[in-house]
Amino acid sequence: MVRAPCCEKIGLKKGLWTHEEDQILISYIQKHGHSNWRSLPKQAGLLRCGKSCRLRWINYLRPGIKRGNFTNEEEETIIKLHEKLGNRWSAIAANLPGRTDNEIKNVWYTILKKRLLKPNQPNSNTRKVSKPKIKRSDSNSSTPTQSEQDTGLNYHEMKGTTTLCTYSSDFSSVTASDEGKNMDIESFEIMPEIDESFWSEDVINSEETFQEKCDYASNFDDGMDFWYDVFIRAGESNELPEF
DNA sequence: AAATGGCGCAACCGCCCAACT
DNA sequence: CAGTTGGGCGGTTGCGCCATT
Repeated sequence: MVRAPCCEKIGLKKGLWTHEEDQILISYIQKHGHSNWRSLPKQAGLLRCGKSCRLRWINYLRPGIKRGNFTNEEEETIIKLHEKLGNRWSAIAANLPGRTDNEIKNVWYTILKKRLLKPNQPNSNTRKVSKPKIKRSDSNSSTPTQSEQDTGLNYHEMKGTTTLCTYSSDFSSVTASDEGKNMDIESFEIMPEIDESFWSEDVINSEETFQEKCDYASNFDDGMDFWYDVFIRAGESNELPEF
């Protein structure tokens, strides 16, 4: 059985999203929600694959998305969760409010993995300060950090509309499916409907539970031993690079 | 000042799984 | 119950920016 392609590819636009496309997608989801990603682009008048729309929304346009550099705490959290969860980025993202799996994945592959391979590097901000990139082909920045501000897009206005139910669905789908696979991760429960207040609560709770779960990490100094151990655990100690 | 190589990040691809028919 | 569809996830790629030479 050959699976049909997720969308009709002929004539669909690929590549970076323009500011206009972002606006179309945002306004459509504001009005109609995203009950069906596949039909959404057609109904919204976008020449995009439904998956592409979903990705754009989830990773960049959705309310509550945090942009900018990861804090040291966030990076530590990623490392620790990666120890437990492996490459299950969505599950990791569920413990980092406002961060997306894609972003976390990028950070892991670029910054943290590098750091783990060079454990004697200072912990903080080995990464160069990321300036908000001015977008490539078109002057319309497609990154929310810029475009939102440029357009005066106010996510608080979107909050509370019936269409914006994505927090709970996005995260609960992850956590629900993870249940049973990782019984030791008690904070990964199916979340009820989540509103804006979720984030502050979740930060608090996740920090608390996370501290409990990861006590052992605090036993390490910031030096070689900790990173060595992290790397060993993350790599299941099968393959070791030369230090 | 120009060339170029590396890096970071946005987006695509393909697979898996749950829901639906 | 089997087939189909759509959503979600992880892996990978492509491209622009930036630092270095």
